[in-house]
Amino acid sequence: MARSATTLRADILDSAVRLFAAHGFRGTSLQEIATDAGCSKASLLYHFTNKDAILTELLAPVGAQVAELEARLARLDGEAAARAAVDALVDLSLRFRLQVKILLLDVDTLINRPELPDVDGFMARLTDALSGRSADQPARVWAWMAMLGIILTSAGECGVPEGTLRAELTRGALRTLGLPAC
Amino acid sequence: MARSATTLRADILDSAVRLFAAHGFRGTSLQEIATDAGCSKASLLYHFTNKDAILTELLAPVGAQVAELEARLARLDGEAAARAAVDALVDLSLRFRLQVKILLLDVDTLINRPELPDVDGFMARLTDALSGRSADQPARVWAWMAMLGIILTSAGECGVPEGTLRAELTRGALRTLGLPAC
DNA sequence: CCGAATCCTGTCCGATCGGTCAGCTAGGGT
DNA sequence: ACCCTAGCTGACCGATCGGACAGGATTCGG
Repeated sequence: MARSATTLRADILDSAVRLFAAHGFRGTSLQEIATDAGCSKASLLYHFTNKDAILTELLAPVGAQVAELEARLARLDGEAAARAAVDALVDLSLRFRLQVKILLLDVDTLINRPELPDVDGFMARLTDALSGRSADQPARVWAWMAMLGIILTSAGECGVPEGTLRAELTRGALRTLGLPAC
Repeated sequence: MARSATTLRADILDSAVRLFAAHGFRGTSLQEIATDAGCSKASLLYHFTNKDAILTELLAPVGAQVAELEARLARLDGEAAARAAVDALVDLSLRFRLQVKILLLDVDTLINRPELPDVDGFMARLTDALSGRSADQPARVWAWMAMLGIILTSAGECGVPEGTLRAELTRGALRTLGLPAC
């Protein structure tokens, strides 16, 4: 056995999310993913039944994560909720990095499972900015604004109720960014 | 002759920008573009030497437009510049709609001309929000925030000097959005 | 009425796409 | 010693990819 079994699966998922981010779903071939992960295309298709299965596995955890975040926020209020929301958002975006892009998928596209609208290159660049790889401070602020806007907009589209999450995140984000509340 | 010649070219470009927006560059086939434009793939390749040529033609006008906007802003100052910047930005985004996405391309990607990072689906949804198709007012505000962030960030990456454009647009945008300056 | 130029298409090409399958290799249990 | 199973791969499949090319159809200047 070449690798510790579970490792290759993880490597494939890692390569896939990075390549999907760079070229989009339809724009990334199984061969590219396999090469990047250091295995053959056939080996990749041994671990995943088909290309869609890779995407499905990448999408799975994020929806639950957002719902959990929303539930936690519902039990807080005011200043504490705002700070908690921002902290949770930071945690969420760092933990899932590019996977957060899933939130941008149209719901019916997800259901009907055809090709995906591609927002991945954009998300990759946002992630770069957010992780501090770009030292440009104004760029980071703008990136944060965009990131928050994306998450809030998409949360609604994914069926997450708009009430608490959006209101608290808006206030909390503005404060974090050093902007006065409005 | 089936069509008035220049019309088919325009139709092809129109189909291409819409399909690139939906599926990305690599994710859109010449056949799909041709079918959408109502002609054969061979006819498409008569009007454009290859797939890259379509993209190149779509990219051409936007860079110049941004430069012109920057030059106009350089001759203004203070309040007038801020308002003019926002107006120009609105004009720019509406006139070029999805084509604005070009600004998001990495410069070296443009030069080396391989596959493109895909931001198009995201831009399409932003455009929807900005054009008022989504009646959700908070969503529109967030969309604007993201849009401004994108344009400002990408202008820098495309070689547009950061000075005037970013500073003025930031102030003007905040005012337009009803947020206090900071 | 006649070339000549323009517009358009059917057909073919090599490469690559997503996916299948038989079979190889390496450990672990008995 | 044995075989069984999990992990992995090369070879192959039909479909589709971007692109080339010869030639049919239409329009226009002479």
